[in-house]
Amino acid sequence: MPEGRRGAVRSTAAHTAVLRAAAELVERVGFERMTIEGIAQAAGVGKQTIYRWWSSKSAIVAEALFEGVLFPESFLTADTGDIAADLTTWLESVFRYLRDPAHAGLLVSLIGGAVADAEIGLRLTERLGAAPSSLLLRLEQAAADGRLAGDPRIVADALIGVIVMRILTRAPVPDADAAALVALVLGAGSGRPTY
Amino acid sequence: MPEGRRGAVRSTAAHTAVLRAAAELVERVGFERMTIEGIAQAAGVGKQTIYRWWSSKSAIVAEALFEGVLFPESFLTADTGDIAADLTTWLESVFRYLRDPAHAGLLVSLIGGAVADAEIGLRLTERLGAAPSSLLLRLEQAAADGRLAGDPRIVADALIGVIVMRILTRAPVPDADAAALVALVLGAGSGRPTY
Amino acid sequence: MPEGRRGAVRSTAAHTAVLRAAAELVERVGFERMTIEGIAQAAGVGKQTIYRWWSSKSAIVAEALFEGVLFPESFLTADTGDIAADLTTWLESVFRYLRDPAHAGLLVSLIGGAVADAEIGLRLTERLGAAPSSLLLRLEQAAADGRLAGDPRIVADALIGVIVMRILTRAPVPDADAAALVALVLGAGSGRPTY
Amino acid sequence: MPEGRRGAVRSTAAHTAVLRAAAELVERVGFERMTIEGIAQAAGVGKQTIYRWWSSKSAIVAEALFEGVLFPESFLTADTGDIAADLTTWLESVFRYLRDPAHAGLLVSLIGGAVADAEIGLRLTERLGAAPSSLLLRLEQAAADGRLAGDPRIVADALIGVIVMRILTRAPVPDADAAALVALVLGAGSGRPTY
DNA sequence: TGATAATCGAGACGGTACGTCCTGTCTTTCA
DNA sequence: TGAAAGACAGGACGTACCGTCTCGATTATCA
Repeated sequence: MPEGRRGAVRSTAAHTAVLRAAAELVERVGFERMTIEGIAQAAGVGKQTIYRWWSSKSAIVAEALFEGVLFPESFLTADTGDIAADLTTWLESVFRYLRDPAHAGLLVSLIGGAVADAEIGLRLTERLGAAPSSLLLRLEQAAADGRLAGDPRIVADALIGVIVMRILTRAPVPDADAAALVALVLGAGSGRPTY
Repeated sequence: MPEGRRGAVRSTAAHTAVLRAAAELVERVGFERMTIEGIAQAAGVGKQTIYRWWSSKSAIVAEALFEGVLFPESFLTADTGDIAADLTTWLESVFRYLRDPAHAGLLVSLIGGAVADAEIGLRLTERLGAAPSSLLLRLEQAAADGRLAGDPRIVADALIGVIVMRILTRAPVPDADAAALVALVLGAGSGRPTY
Repeated sequence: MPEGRRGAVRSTAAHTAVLRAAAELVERVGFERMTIEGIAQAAGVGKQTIYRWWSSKSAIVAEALFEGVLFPESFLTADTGDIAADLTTWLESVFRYLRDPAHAGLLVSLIGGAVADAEIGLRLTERLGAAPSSLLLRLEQAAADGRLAGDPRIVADALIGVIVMRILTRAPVPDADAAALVALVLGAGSGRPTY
Repeated sequence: MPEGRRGAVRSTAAHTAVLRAAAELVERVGFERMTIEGIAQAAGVGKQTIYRWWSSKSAIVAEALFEGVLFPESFLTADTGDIAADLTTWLESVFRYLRDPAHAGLLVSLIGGAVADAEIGLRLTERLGAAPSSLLLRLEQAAADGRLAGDPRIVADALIGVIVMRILTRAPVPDADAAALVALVLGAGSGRPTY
């Protein structure tokens, strides 16, 4: 028998309604313009119910990200054995996604969330590199196999970092940059053209 | 005689007082917690004076960054001819700066500003890569000389991107990562061991 | 030249709109159910404008009473020289007013206001005894002329006190009680039969 | 053992705990600042238990008054046969009680309760005139004996009314006013000085 | 040299959202 | 199975800022 707790239990309906409403609002109006009051109203929930379970709107967004309610895209591709090809395919699909201004706006917004709450940054990184951290896992596997010259963690930061920089500065993300970036971080040994 | 303009002229005292107060407040309370009203009060200036000359608090911060009133650090090092050594020295000094939690907090805050206003992102990038865009210039010079295998713009994004990722996720910035990152983006062709 | 004051001046439009809205709301929903937010909305005014000038909703009601915006009835009658007759006429008109349940409700409500703020009690007493305290003045005049046996202040309290008791206990106020009460407080010496 | 009933039985302990907690809270924070939640917590009782038995906080206070849990003072004096002396003694003891600001505050608060619920007014009147309505009984007895010139109900209202007025307006209650008021309402026939 | 026009500090204005508190109802667990 | 504990939707509280506006005073130009 678990801990002797009395009283009503957390309402899952309210819980998911809040996450869903938050996700919908981040996409529609952005992280900074979204309000707790707006979430409560959209979710049909009392404000106190939100404050009871989350400490801030960033905490809600972090959980929505983690639960895949918000930003449920998966950019991960199959493992073909060719790490360079796989990373390029992945980057290209991320770039393609970002070319939609609405998507770019959502990600700018989520970086704003990451400023307020580091966990949002982690969750966002996971989402970009595909859920549970597979980008890093694949890179570590490649490093273990000798197919990767650099530290997997730094390579991952460089890849995601370029994406984030392009998001933050609203810079274009041409497909050509995907292959070029992969070539850069995989090093000459991986057979990249010098172009 | 040009445009016939009558009346009092813009007060430079008020102008610089606002920039100074904004800089002080970003450092003390952070971008998001800083308010226009707070800036006005700290600067001893009417709110209307601020709204007359700036459109938002991000515009004030962008100008403060541009004018060097806020975040006046310079990380640029002399050009020794060894691009790898120079980049490593630069990265190490940025990393050293970030190890102070107050500095890291300031930069997190400024990324928050970049979310609100892309220009803050540009100004911040310039500050990190040293004023007027010298990081990019140096990389372009190196590319022109054949000392750089990748696209200078992508290399710059990767370098700054890693810094931004570490700031956003509040991850540690060990000195060793500086050399490793430089080796990564310069590639084996630059004559550095990949450690 | 008066005190050197800078900045915009208090808006009389907002001021009177608040008093009017408060008066309307006390009558419609009662003192306790009336909210500051409701007043602000009905007056088309920001909440802060209310809090800037009044410390509580009772302060607003007290001022509305004082200014005659709320409860502007005047029960005072002409001075015929016959204090007993005048007081009886006055009491009868107050009783007649109270027989309307809406009026009785308003007065119960205002007594609730008096509980929160003694000034409301004073203003209310003035209103009941007719503006500027004429009940007391008439009684003092009568006492000076030897037409009143008791302390005018106590006589006034007894008269108003009976009214307040009937309001508080929602007891009926038959016209006959008016003459009886006047006879009681004026005493046999005033030439009226004690019925 | 009576009827074979299982489970917990209606708790009288909870009942009295609620009344006691309510009494304690009215005295400590006042009627309007006291909350149902606060009573429940102070009584160690669930909120639902309160709502099951009482319809509002005024109902609780009314019952606490009726049961003598709250405001258990007794101002009644012995019947010496001299109605004027007895009433004066009684009024003086009420006035003495009111001179303690804490007591005056409690009574202001209870008048606030009477505004919310007329029954509180009745119970309060009874308490002031001593438990079960003895003030009125004594006056009726005096009237029957020809010792009272006025309608006993009006006399009672005038006596209590003056007390209530002094409470509501926070006016002083000098001992001298006791005799004067009694003289006023008993009329010249009772041998009062004309002063 | 006065009228005109723009600036300045100050601060009131209508609003929106904050985070807290309480209401009255409903739900779960314990004794 | 009654009562505690406590979650729920709702709504008002008093505060903090927003961006606009108005005020009286202070410059600067133009006629």
